[in-house]
Amino acid sequence: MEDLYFFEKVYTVVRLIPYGKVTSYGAIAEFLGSKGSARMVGWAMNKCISHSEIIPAHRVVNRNGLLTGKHHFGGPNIMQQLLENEGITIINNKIINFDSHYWDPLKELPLNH
DNA sequence: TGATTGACCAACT
DNA sequence: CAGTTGGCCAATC
Repeated sequence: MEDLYFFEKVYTVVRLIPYGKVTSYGAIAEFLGSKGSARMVGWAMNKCISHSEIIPAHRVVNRNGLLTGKHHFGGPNIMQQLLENEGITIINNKIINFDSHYWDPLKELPLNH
């Protein structure tokens, strides 16, 4: 982990998000510690498109459960369709029952000293 | 080597 | 209640 670039760390966390779960940019930034802010996570997601690897970036939304980055998926509704495909209901670009689908890496991810 | 840029967040006006 | 501002900090220009 220490040898990875910041965005590679972000990718690692995003890949750990379970199917049908979502998290927020701020949560990932907080999980990575003082080395990252929420903006860095979003910026890393932007780079993940060019990263050639498959990153479930659609499972990362902002703090309000709003699909702010949906427009960067190559289409205005690609992100929403991906999330709905995982059983998540979205209305007006916002995740319904966001609290039920929320997955906090700080809570759910095992901390290995 | 500065200056700019963000798929954010919270506080402020 | 909508728009603005400051802070966050790594990568890019």
